[in-house]
Amino acid sequence: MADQQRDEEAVDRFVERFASELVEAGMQRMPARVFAALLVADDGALTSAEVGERLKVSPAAVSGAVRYLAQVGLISREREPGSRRERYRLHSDQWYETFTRRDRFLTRLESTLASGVDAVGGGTPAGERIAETADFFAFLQREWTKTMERWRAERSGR
Amino acid sequence: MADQQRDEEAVDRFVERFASELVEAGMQRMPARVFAALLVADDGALTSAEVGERLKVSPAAVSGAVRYLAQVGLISREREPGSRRERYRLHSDQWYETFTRRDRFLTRLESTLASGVDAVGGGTPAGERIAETADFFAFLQREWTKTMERWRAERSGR
DNA sequence: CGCTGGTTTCAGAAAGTTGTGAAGTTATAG
DNA sequence: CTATAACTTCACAACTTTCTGAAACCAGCG
Repeated sequence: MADQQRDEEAVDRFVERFASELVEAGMQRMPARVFAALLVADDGALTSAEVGERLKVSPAAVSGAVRYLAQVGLISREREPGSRRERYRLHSDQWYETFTRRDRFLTRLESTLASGVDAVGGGTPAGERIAETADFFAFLQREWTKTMERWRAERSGR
Repeated sequence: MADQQRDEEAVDRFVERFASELVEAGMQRMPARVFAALLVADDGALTSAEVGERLKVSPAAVSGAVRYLAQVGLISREREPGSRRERYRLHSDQWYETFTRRDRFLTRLESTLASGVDAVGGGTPAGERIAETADFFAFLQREWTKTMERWRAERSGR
């Protein structure tokens, strides 16, 4: 546990590796990298210039990435008082709640699957296969709420 | 519930819409479309030519897609006896179990996060933030097993 | 054994994605 | 109000991904 001094090279490696995994999970590359950069900042916030410097990218790229991140609620943007500089901050330490939130996606999936059952016919083998899939994702959505409740309980009990 | 007759146009719409949602969830487009095509086939299986015709794509594209789908265990390939034609079949009606399986991914993520804690230092704010994230994903992995058990129980009890 | 229907491989064309530089906009300081 | 620091937008270039056609391969049949 080398916690006396940050090894910035190791931090960079972590940033890139973690970003790749977010990409694999569906995030675009630049937002993922910016997000990872904020995650390793000690107070969870950086200015645009600091992000650009750490990642070696242009202001334009930072601008696009933070717009996306703010939109999905992973960061918030603050104005530094007495300056026209902005800081981008992890929206909360429970960012993973946002990240793993799949409500809207699951809802849409269910409605698509319902239309699929209609299209192939409810009584057919294909219809039943699709209906079961819909049931599964509905179940998943219900379970997710409970899982998050359990997490909060476990977490506060430490 | 129009289940007297398949409306092939509506089926096609479903196939494309469902495939798009799989893409959004991280699957490549062509495998997603092929998979969706199998899902709406009454016996859950099609020949290469049938897939190509429904999706209007070349044999080469089908070949690449089924290779991928077989590799991740979503379909199996069968040889039609007395023919050199192959059929591709949904590996099981519980395909969603494979699809939602995230074990390997979560494990890798945890190890990345552990290296991140090391890089920034365990006692620092960033270190604690990253460690909490790692805890969360570890929790998620444990919960997932239980969720799937509950699903099987609920499902068999119908 | 060679012919043929079917699948696979591969190089390249087409499409899509991403990040940059440069111009444009906005807001604060003076 | 004007000057200017900082962010944003946009057209384009670089890169990546994806699909196709053509050729190669393979297995069963005659």
